[in-house]
Amino acid sequence: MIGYVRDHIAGLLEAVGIGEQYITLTDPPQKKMGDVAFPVFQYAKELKKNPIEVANGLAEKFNQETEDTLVERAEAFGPYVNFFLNDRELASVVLNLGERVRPRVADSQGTIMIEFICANTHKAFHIGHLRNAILGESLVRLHEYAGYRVIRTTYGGDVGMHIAKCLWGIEHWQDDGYDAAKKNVLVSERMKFIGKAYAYGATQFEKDEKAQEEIKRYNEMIYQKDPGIADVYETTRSWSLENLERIYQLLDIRFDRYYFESEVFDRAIEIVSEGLANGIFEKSDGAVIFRGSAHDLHDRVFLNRAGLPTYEAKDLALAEKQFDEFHPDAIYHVIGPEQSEYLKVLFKTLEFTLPESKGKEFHIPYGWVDLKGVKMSSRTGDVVTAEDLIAEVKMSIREHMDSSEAKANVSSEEKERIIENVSMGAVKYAFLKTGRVNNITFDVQESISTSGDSGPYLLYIVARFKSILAKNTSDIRVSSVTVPDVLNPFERAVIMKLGEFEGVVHEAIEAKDPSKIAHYQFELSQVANQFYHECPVLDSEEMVRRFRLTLIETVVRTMEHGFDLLGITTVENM
RNA sequence: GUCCCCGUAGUUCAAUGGAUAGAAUAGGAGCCUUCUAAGCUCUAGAUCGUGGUUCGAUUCCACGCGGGGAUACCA
Repeated sequence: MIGYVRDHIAGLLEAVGIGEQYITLTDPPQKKMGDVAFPVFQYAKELKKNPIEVANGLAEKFNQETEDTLVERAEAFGPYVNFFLNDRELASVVLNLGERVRPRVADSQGTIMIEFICANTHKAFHIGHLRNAILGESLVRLHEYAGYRVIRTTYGGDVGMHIAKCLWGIEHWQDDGYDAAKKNVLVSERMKFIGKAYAYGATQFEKDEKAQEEIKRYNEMIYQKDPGIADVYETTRSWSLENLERIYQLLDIRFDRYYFESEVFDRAIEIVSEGLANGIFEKSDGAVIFRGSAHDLHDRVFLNRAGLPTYEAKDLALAEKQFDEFHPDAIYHVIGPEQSEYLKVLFKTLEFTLPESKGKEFHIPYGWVDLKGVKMSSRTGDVVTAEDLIAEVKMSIREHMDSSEAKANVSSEEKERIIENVSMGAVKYAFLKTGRVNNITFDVQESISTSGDSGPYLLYIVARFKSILAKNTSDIRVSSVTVPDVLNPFERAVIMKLGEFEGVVHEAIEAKDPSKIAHYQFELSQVANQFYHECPVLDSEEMVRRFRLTLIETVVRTMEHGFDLLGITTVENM
């Protein structure tokens, strides 16, 4: 429902004597039952009267006492009082509102840090990471729109056991694998080798005690920056970073600050050692732990028996650095649900080691990404990488493009740009349309679908409207447009939907869930598409043409804005 | 065992405590001398179970059942 209209009607209801606390407004189930509904149950209960009688009386009273240009009349439907809006006023309000739909640049809400894609080096970037990346970017944009100053950060695990497993794997898996990878110019091929080597190391770690001992030794060497492995470590690390950077570019993601575990582990040891002296931590079984169980949580190890920091300890030092460098009012960690319990312990620990962090650290979990029919596991190297998926989607979009008729005036560079934008739109929409906390069972076939509830469908609707605007020669400045007294059902449906935009964005920010926007984009597309089929624009009589052009211009602008919040770019042709 | 998420049409997803629980997809039938057929129109099907709170529960609470995750020296 349109925010302005809701506030307006609430005001009118108060004017006829309804207490604010009884007013909640909803949408009627059918168009013919009005535009806004007021359920009177609460109010009737207070009066100790039958809700149906109350609704009847109230509707009558409202009509007698209220003079309003926007609300034409009220009518009782059972225990509801429904309001009918004047077409002309409604259209004026919404189209005017369309003018105001723009990213805000205000900087008044404070500073937040959004930390996402905490991808480890030496590991494949799979579709789970892809969801994180796309979600994180959208959350950044939503909060920027809401008026926050947003610091974009990522934290890479470039030291620790997973690297040790990989380096050990490189050494033992294939005699000439590493040399072959070095000779290969393709980063993606190099990363495939890294993935295989990691998988081998991880499997041997579990199967073979001797390998396990050696890998632990490798881990110590990494922390000690041992010259014996320095070269292979640095080389493979830079491959990983190069690969990540390529993916960020593909996704149109940037960061203000890249944090690495390697820059915090020294300080991590200090923090825990100091905390041990202060009684925050305690020794247990040779390790240094935080007694989470004393706070209804669970115990965690911060320094292992070898005196090396676990990721728990490193996170303490990271937080210290983040607050020190940016003084954020809040830090949102966009991390998978499996870390949810861990993060509770971490945040509790931070209250002791870094009191200023109290109440400012938040976990933004998101659902798991499973492959339909397949079990994904980076331990066995059995993953669908982001790159594989994007390549597959691109191929499918390209096929469509080649067989499409509407590419007459499109140059080959333009065509490549379209394929790029539509493909990324398809992938991003596929991940964002599901509610944030819900798991996604990902179907590659479905993700390359271009019909129905998909990115390409939405972009297609926009492209068709843009095409009309491009062909237009009429003057559609605000001063030249007249709103008709009566809207047809298709025009009306589009206008009602357009009016919901602001409220939806608000909900999305509140819930930190871009899927609300994605759903809205789809709904707006559907009603706009019906309008497209039923209402000729360019062939209409002058007044109607100008009005409808204004309407579709607002649709395009609103869609583009919604897409921008999702990190998706529209196209002119497809 | 304990703790945390999640259970809605065949499938993938919606639904600030409100009226007849919506879409998409899969199947069937139509629609291109008409602003792009990546489109449109018509056609069936669902709230895991049992209680509780409420005028009203998919939504909130309790207990089951089912799926996933976490639970000490990996991240």
